[in-house]
Amino acid sequence: MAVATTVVFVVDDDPSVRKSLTRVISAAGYTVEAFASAREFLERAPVSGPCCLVLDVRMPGVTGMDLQNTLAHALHRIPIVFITGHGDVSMSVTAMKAGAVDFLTKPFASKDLLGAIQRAVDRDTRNLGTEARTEDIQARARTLTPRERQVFALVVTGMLNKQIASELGVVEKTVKVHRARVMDKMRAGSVAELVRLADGLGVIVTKA
Amino acid sequence: MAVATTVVFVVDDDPSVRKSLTRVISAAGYTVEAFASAREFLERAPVSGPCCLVLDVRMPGVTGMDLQNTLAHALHRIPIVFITGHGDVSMSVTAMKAGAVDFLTKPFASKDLLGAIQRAVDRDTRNLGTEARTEDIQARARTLTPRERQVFALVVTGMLNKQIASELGVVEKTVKVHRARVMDKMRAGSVAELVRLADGLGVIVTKA
DNA sequence: GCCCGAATGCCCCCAAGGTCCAATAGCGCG
DNA sequence: CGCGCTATTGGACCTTGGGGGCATTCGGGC
Repeated sequence: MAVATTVVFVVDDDPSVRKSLTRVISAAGYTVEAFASAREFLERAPVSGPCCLVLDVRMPGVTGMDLQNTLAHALHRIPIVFITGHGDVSMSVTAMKAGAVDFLTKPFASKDLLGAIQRAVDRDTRNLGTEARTEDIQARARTLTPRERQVFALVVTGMLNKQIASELGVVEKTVKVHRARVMDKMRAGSVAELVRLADGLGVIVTKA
Repeated sequence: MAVATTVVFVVDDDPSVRKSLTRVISAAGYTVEAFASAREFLERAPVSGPCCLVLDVRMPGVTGMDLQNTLAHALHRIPIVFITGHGDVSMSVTAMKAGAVDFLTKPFASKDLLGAIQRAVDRDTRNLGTEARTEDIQARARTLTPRERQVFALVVTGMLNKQIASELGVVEKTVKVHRARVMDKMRAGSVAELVRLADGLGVIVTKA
């Protein structure tokens, strides 16, 4: 199931737990990187591929919940699977509301953990996909000149060239020139595609 | 804060709890309807406006979790705020994964409950909005003839009339006719709007 | 002074949309 | 069975809109 480049991070202060988690998760085909504290995890260089985080709630110093907050604040949206020995309800609810994928209390079955990890990885894969697409679109948009950007915005509104022209106080021909550049730079073959790019969808329908 | 037409449903088998919840929630400006069982709640006619459900987890017969499943299965996506006396972690996690807005354990502060209700109602309001828009678009789409639907699908792809024509095995003129009818029936003033309708967005940009 | 973004004019082509008209096929109703 | 309605198709013709090419001008910035 798991892809070779998929990394599962494990953060737990108990060495024996780290060891057993590493064994189970590795056996499922994931690459595992284990850390004894949130600090060690944060000092690690970021990964490129899909990944997820298996995190112990209760740890000395920075707790798992603290780490979740830190990551959320830093806009790192790595999916988190919490594990804990003595979880209480309000803690689990807070974690889930903050976007955790799952919250397991020990003892838990390996298959529950692996199921949660699979869901977390799937989520991250999807996120990476949409992120990459959005980033690509934004990159193209950045190559637009200010004027082209204005024309772009008005074109995806459905306005006619002449309307855009009067809106910008220029002649229709000028709009056409900018418009052509926009279509070129955004690599859109039609207004339909341009609209989808503008809406950040990137749903490029493959046509026969 | 709360709008007059906003209804908060309460389902709890304990009469005294129903009474006290009703009092607190009413005081916050919501209309409250309380039920002693899931069955009674389900027998009630559906509401039109924004609403949410405050639900006791543990009840004789159909439990709160059962009701959540039933509603999810029936595609009723009314936001749920769970309350419980003796909640356990796995129960709360299951409820949250299934989309619950919050999961409160007694005793809880009124402001926590009201905060959760507010978030639930906000969510429902948003859902209703997008639902109404989607429903509106679908209603228009239903008035399209089979052929018009085909042309519609190809137009939002960005294809030219002649390409659509050869795709459908007809002449360009025919496509133009269908296309004009599609624009008319879907009430789209431009291809850009049509694409947005097709993508189910309904983000009709108001232009100056 | 050179390069670039912006603006513009002219010419031409093709695409989109509308008008008027007409034909064919299927379906329900009296 | 014929009538009417709708869906689908098609032709001729005309107007408007989108887009490419080519040339020119102007103002900044390096």
